[in-house]
Amino acid sequence: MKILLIAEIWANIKAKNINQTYTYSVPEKLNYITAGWRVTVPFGRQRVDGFVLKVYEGDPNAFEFTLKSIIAAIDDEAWFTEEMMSSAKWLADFYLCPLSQTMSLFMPGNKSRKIAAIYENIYKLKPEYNIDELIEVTPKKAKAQLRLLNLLKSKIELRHSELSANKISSATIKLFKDSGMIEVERRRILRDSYGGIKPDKKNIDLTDEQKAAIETVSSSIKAGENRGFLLYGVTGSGKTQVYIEITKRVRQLGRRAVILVPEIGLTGQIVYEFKRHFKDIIVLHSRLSIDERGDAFHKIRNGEVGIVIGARSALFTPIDNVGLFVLDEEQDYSYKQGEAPYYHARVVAEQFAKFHNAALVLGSATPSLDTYYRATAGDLTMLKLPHRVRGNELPEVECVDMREELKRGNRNVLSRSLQRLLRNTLDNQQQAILLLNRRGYSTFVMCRECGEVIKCPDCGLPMVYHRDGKLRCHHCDIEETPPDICPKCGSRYIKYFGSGTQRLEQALKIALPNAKILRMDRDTTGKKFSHQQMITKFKEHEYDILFGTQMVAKGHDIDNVTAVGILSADATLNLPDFRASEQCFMLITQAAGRAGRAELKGKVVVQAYNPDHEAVVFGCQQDYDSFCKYELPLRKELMYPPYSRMIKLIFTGKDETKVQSNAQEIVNIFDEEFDLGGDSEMMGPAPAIVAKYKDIYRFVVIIKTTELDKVIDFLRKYQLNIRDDIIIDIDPTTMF
DNA sequence: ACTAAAGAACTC
DNA sequence: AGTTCTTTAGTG
Repeated sequence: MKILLIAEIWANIKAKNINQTYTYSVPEKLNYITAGWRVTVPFGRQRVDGFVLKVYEGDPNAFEFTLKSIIAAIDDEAWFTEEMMSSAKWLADFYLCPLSQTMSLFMPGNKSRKIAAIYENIYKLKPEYNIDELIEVTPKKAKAQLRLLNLLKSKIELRHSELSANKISSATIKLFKDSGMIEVERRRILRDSYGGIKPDKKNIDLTDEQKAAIETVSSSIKAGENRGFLLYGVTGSGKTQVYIEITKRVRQLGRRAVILVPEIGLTGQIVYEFKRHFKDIIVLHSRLSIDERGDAFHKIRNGEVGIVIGARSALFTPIDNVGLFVLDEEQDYSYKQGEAPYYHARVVAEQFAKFHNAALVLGSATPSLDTYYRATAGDLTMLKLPHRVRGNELPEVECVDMREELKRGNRNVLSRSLQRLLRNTLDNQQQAILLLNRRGYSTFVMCRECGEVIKCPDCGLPMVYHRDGKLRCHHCDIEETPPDICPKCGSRYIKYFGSGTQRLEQALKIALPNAKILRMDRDTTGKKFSHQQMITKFKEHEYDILFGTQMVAKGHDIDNVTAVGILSADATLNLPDFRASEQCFMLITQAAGRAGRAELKGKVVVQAYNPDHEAVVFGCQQDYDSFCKYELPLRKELMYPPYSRMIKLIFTGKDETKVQSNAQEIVNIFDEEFDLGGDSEMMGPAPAIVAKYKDIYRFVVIIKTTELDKVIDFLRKYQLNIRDDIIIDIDPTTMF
């Protein structure tokens, strides 16, 4: 019997049906590898990269198959720490996806590739030489040598990149090196694209409310508790200062912090603020190259980093001993990953906080109903900052009934109120932001006269307009032809809502011919940094009006913006989604938060077709608590989150009837198994909103449950997690 | 009876 | 994922 090193390896392949490790022998030249190393292995007829999960001593001949040997190691050290691997394991179990997929979250780029490190030579005078003596004995005409010696006198280490600035050639260096006077060290350089900002601010004036919040969280961390907090603070109440102060306390305790922001490009401000207070901070964002990201990982792994700040991917680094996780703007949907694994950063952060025994701080002016409910239920500790730091008032909000506008003969997309507001704003040399709610825009049919939306005769949910000209209900699979006249009032002004950006641009040009207007949406911000450039230009008042979709509503502070307009603020209400009201409310309150940030008082015009809807009314009043009081009972009655967890299954395939019957089959089995209690419910199958895409049909099944673990077990029991024709989305953000 | 195409199985 | 083995559909 021959005892050799044997490794259990997970092949880094996306396929769902590989859910096991494969056993390889470790060649003598790789006897140093341990769990966590990335390696290349032969796999079938191909070469793939894989992750070493375990190394142990054993007899390679004791297997019923002949072991293949690991080909090579990818990095110079283990890529994954124990913590990264156990976290990835949890993620794969919870989100029902292959381990390779969740381990890849912890890598820059999801193919294993050695990070291209940059090195630089560092020159040092050997200790046995005396610098002053050397200068004495060096001839006066050896100018370059003297320059070099003087440099070495003032600084002990000389970096290669400093040579040219001091007019020292490599020949001079070589001379010193060859004579044995200096020693050369090759040192890795770690890139840091945010390195320009230096810490400059030490103290912040804090309000009593801020102090209380800081005290509560930091004493919890000090006590070694794993507690969650909701920092519920109105716009401008100084949440960032609270994060910074708590982070300082965490660092004083020798622990680290992970700060998450929704989209780094849109929230540069908070990064900047943190940079001004901390030195050992690393910023991770999507614009970093893979190698830059690799350098960041290297720094974190070496313990050089105390604070990681970034978008949701910043959760997946080698950081250890974390005492604090912060999610700023926790309600933001960009925390949800739009592709597999469909994780939600809030859910993951909460779990990671458990692993680290750390505090979790969720910050928002308008928390998600989920978080708010949990805070009122005592699951999270509520910390309130109800006052603005600078004491300025919230903006005045006017709601315009667009049905009335039409009755009075105004068919323009801009109401007269909004036109008036824009004109006044421009006259006062101030600026405006216009938000066009395109989401769900062209998917429903509405009467412009009375606001009636065509609904399903069976279930009453709004019918969805498809490209083939038919209306379909996504819950009952009923199909209809859109009517020519409104079924309620008989009006002919029945409209398919089309893309409105260009129409808005046109209307603006006519209404305000002298205004300089800037359009911003996904189409115009494709280029690198173009979004930031647009904001900068607008900030410098090169434009009067900034208009576009969703993204203009996200937190940039521009003091000169005093007017905000929201066009068809309630379009989302017509989506067949339980979160429709919440989205409408959030849109209004957040957009309103953009107006009047400094001394100037802001004004907001909200255009709506359902101005009496609670989401619109409370949104205009910026009354979050009343909105929750209205919305939560509705959720409870229908067993929607936060009173349940939701799972979305998307069945896909080329054969429409087969896809549907596959889905139906699962629904039937589910109904049988969960027959006993009313704690879990399955809805569907219904055609997805994009029911057919590239010849692939898609059907959606929605599960609501109060026993998430049981449902996850069910999905695993029937092996839905390893089927290639099913997408599993836990805690989805939309229902279609 | 043959061939191309779609589907299933397999990778240490 | 990518390769190979197996089954099925299509053809005159």
